[in-house]
Amino acid sequence: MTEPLAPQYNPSVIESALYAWWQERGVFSPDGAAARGSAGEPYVVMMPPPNVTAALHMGHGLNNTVQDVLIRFERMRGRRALWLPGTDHAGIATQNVVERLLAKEGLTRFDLGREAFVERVWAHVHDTGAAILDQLKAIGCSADWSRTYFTLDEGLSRAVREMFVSLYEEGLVCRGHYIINWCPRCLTALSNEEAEKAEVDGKLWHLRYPLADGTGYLTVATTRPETMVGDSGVAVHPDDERYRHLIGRELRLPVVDRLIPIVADAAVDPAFGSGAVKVTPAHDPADFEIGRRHHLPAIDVLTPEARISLAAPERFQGLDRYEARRRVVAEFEAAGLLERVEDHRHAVGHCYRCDTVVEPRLSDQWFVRMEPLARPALEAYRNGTLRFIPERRGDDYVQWLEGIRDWCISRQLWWGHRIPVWYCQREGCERTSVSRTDLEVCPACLGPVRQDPDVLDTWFSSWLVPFSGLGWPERTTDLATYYPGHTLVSAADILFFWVARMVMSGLHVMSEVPYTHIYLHGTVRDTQHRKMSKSLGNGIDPLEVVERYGADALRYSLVSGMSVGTDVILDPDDLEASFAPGRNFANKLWNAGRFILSNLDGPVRPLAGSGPTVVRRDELTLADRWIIARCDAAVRETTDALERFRLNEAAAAAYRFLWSDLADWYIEQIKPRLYGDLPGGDVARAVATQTFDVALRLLHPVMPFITETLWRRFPGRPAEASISLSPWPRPDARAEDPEALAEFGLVQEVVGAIRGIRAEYGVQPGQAVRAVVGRNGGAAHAGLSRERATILRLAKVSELAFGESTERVGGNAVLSDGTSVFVPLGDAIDVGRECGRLGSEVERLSKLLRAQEGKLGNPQFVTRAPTDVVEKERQKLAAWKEQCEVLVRKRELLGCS
RNA sequence: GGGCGAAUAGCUCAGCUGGUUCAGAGCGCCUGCCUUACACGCAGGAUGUCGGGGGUUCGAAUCCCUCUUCGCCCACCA
Repeated sequence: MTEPLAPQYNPSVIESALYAWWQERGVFSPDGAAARGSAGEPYVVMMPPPNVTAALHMGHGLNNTVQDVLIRFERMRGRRALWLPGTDHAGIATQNVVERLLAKEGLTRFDLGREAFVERVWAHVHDTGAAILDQLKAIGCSADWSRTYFTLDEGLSRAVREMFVSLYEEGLVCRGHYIINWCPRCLTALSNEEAEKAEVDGKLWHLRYPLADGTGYLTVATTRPETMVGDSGVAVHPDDERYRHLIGRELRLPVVDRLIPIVADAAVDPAFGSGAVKVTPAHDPADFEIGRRHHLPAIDVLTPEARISLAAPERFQGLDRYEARRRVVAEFEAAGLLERVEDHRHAVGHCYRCDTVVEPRLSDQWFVRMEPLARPALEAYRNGTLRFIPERRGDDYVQWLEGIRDWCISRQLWWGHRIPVWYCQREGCERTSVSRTDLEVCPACLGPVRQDPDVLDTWFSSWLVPFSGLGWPERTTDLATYYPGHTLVSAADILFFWVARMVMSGLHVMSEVPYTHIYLHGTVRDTQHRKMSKSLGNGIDPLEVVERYGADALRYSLVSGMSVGTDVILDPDDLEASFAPGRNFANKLWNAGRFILSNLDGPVRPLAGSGPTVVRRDELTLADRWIIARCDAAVRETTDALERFRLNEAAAAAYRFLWSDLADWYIEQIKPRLYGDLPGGDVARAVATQTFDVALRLLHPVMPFITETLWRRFPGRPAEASISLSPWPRPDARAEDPEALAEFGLVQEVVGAIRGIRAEYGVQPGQAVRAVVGRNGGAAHAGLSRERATILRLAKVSELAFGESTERVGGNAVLSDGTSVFVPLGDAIDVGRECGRLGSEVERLSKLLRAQEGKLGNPQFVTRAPTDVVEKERQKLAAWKEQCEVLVRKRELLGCS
């Protein structure tokens, strides 16, 4: 712990060992906090459980960095912070992964059979070993890994079954025969949310259906001509004058040569297409409803793979849906029944896991009746219990809940929670039993039973995690302590899949919302604003960034580039551009710490408290008071920003304090004191050490590794002490010091002005200059003489005088409060150039003056604007006037023409 | 089709309740510096009709309207 620090921060040698140390120390566990006697209120964040087979991508990086910042912040504030991690069995996704592996061996899951396949998936999941959790550790996530759950483990499986059965008993889970979204590739039903609508360029075919009596035809318009082999009617609007006379008559369906009726239904929009709709009850939700109202048969003409079924004419059977589409159109055309074809852009559902176009399909599935669950969830938002950050996201939530439809939860997969329903096989009984325990026989007749072959939607297990992850349905201590939670951090893409549903289940089961704040962050995109994805190859591997720049640089870059609700843009082709700022900042922090540490020569005097060594207020220089006041401001700004979920502002406030205030000014200012050239070294060491300590703590949530490493190096730290458990800095009213801020601010301005003049006239860096500061300033002037040494040193000034300069030739500047600064340059200066410079400056000021005089000459402004604003503007005018006069005088002195 | 958001320096973005953080930061660019914490650094500098137009106001990057351009969410007009 005492070996010298390298001049460059090297994250790789520090991070993994430090992480292991945190874990050993149990700093991530809220139980540890309780054991240490920290009886703070719990603060709970539910981690969106990554898929077991997933690899970490930038989306995870962003999402988990945000959560870690919040949890570390609250942990330091003394809350019993629990970040509950887990993994999701991810039904379709994981099954797809293993099926692809099997395909490489030339096998399908059907070759293995259900039991062997499920074993194979378990083996795969075991092999991948939830590697993503280790990857989250690599970026510093401080989740309580001792509580990690898996949505398919025993406890959560019991929770899933309890939920299913009790909802069934309440009549909220039921089996139904409806049109659902079917993925012909995954061979399963999907929920509405899992069928992602995407606009596609399609066609609208206008097909003629001849009247049965041969007296003409009726034209229908369709985007899916192949489904016509399943038509069982044609519908028109009851008030449509064009077709009224046809209602009740029959059409001869071409291709299949079947008679179908023309019915009247108000659902038809007379303005669209031809105003007549072919009705295919088995393959369209609207048609299904129309068919039901008019008792039209539902003819299923598609197989699970979306090929034409045996219900269609033989020549179509077995054809792929798109091939069938071409053949149907061709037959209409050949028969002269194809009226026309229009281009038609419309929204089509796509499987969210494999992007295959989904097929609406009639089948028996299990559903959750959502409306009764949605009502309390809406109420929780409307009465302010549940809040969104950013606020406008609440609109999406409301819109979805208001239009909520029943949730299809059965999946024709093998990987997942088996549906706890058994069907009696005995003829005459055939009872359906929904049970918390596995059944061997029918409870009614003791006959043989068969369990429903389907599994549940993955989201049916993950919507329970705020309580199932804490032990529900058992009444555990964890459940009592950590439910309800507080903040849920998510990207918007799983708002409906997961976030909103957890609110519903939480209110229903636990009678309380699972969290009060929903923070929705943006998406990680590339410079063309495309979402980063494996298929586009525009992703950035967070682990590569960790390797090259360190976890802290990754985290800082993500957080600083992220404003509430907006996307984070990163350049996959130039990691340097995206992550170097974070790396540079870490290095700056490292070196500031290295500098302060290397200048400590013993115990550091305390700044507060009691005792003989406490630094007295009268020992503080202006610079000391200034950095203490700036430090206090940084505490306020950072804390306030974190409380408002403005992580980027928090990072910026701490960054500014560390780099612009502490490193650029304060550390530079105290060097002569530290080196013994000026007295007060012990005070400087005390102030530097203690303000730097605050900076470390303010930065710790964002940059945990480097701050911990440096923090532990400071003298007086017990071996087991961790910054993670040190208290979050508190604002201190005694540190506020507007006088010091103003006075040192003027010192900074003087230094800046002299440096500017030096640079402008090309004064050699090693060459000292003299400077004369006018006495025309205000109250802040007192600081200039008190920090004379600072000005001499930082502006490389050999002699600083106050008053009017008697010399003519040199560089001039005017400070914000009207103070003039003159740097005599003798022969070194080009008088003509200075004349020109002063001339253009006078011109600029004159323009400002004219505008300002106009403003103040406007009676409307003077009478209507608040008096303090008018007064400010008057002062501004006075200051500019004075500056202008100074410059004009200079011009005269120089003899400018 | 309905709803929402964004447009500010070459790039990525701050700018919150109209008025000294008001035109900013980081990166990039230019000039000069290996000043004993840091060249992943220091000092200085250039770059903007705050998307166009209109309005409200004493005063607009900020509020309103409108247009343009890009996003996002929702949607059973087949």
